[in-house]
Formats: sequence, C-alpha cells, structure tokens
Amino acid sequence: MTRQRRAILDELRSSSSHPTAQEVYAGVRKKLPRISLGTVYRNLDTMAERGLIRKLEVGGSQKRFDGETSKHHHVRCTECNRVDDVEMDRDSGLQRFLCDTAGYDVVSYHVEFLGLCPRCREADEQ
Amino acid sequence: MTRQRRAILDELRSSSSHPTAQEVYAGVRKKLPRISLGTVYRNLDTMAERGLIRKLEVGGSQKRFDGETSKHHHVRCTECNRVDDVEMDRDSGLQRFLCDTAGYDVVSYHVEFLGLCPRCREADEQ
DNA sequence: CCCGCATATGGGAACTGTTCCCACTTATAA
DNA sequence: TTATAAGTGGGAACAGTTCCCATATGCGGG
Repeated sequence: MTRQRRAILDELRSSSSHPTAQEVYAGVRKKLPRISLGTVYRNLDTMAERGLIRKLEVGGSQKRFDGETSKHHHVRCTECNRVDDVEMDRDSGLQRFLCDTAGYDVVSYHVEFLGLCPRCREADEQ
Repeated sequence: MTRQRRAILDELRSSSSHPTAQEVYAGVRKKLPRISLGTVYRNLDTMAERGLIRKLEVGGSQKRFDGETSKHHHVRCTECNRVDDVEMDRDSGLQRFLCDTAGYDVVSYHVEFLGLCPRCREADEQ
C-alpha cells in the first residue's frame, strides 16, 4: 500500500460523486502533485479487482469508480453524465431470470436509470 | 435515404448480434467496399436520433447498436462482450422508483445482466 | 538497521474508438 | 435540368486508456 494508492482510495471514499479516472487524478493531485495518470488508472484497476472499490458498468464514454462496494443501482443524467445512487431493495423478481437466460451463466446484473439531474433540469427551464 | 444509409440499416436489421460500429462497417463493406467509417458512425448516430435504430446503453468500451427498437433488456458476456436479448416483462415494481429518485426527472432505465455466454463457458471448462 | 527484491511509480509513447473537417458527390424537389 | 440541401470519403484530430521502461519505494528477513 503505497502513498499513491492510499491517496487514491481516500479520494474515492471521501467522494460521493462516482468520479471518472480523470476526476480522481485531479483530486489526488492536490495532495500528490507529481502523481501520474497511469498510476491512477493502474491502482483503480487493481483495487477494483481486489474488491476494495467498484468499477461501475454504466453507459457513457468514461468509466466511473465507486468507493462504496455494497450493491446498489444508479441514475445517470443524460445531459451532464453525473451519476447518483438509487436506494432500492434487491428485486427478487429479477433474480428468477438469472439462471436460464439465453444459455448464459448469469453472475450479476445492474440497473441504470436515465434522466435529468436537478441542475440540468433547472438549466433547461431557463 | 442514401445507398449507404440503406445498406447500414439493412445490415443492422439482418443481424441479431447487436454489432459495434466497426462490425457494421465490416459487414456493409461487403456490399459497398468504398464506404467510409465516418459515414457509418454518422448514419448510426442520426438513425438512432430519429428512432430508426437503437444505440445501446451498455458497459464495455465500444458502443453497440440494435435494429430492434422495441424495449427489452440485455445480457453481456463478461469475457467476449457479446450481447444477447433478454425476454422480460416490463417490471412495474421498478416503475415506482422512476418518479422521485434523488431529485432526478427519470425518463427511462435499462437492465444489463452479466455472465458467461455458452461459448466462453465451454472454452473455460477446457 | 540495512539489504534485497518484488512491486509500484512517473513520464511519455502508443493504441483504440470516435468525432471532426472539407472538398467533392448525390438525392430531391421545383 | 438545375439549384441546393444533405451526405460522402479520406484523413487528421481527439479523448480515454493502456503500455513500456528506467528509476524509486515499501517491506520482510537477517
């Protein structure tokens, strides 16, 4: 656990905004100005593999990361791509489909809601 | 409706594999060898905007397209990124969450299942 | 406390998927 | 036809990410 990895983890855990790698990089640079972008990507990947953090499977052109590893779903703003959490019980109705779908060995699923976040809705109304 | 656009639409409609832009390009080139990749991207985007086709909001590094515009969900193989359809009733339980979630104006949602497709499962077992 | 070594880092080059630009062509309607 | 709005091909430019490698660092054993 290097200084850099620690800083990246702290940054992610203290953020509630599901940042992209570039946003994590920008944040961590305030404490470690010489950290490289490659290091940020490398650590985000290895920590995600080890289950310390979560790499979100959402649409959009950039990957997003989450310091909260418990299972939950997301809303993404179709305009600014901001991602927020959705509180929601595990839907047991969905689980029924996990076993026998197109011959797949289904191991998980995720739900993404799409809509306008409060900021963008307000901006649109003006 | 140009020759090129027609060919792209035909290619998509005759495929059940949710191809990426590059795969569509490869397919269309059999009929129109001089078509450019830019034209494929341009037409996929405009047809998606006009609702002729669908741009899938799935994870993975490449966008995928679907000639079938009716609402349905998807399974993606975690190994080869192949995408298949999931037959599933609209889950009215989920609809309840659409109105008041984190202040968002939610307009849609999608579900993506993740797992191993038959081919990859078989390959893994060997 | 220091050594050795596996592992990580910084910097930049390379890669992949996508978008953009522009001179030229084509579809469409008058 | 011809005018013109829209689309095309080719390639350059971009953004996000991964890779490479010489150097540096964390860490367990002596």
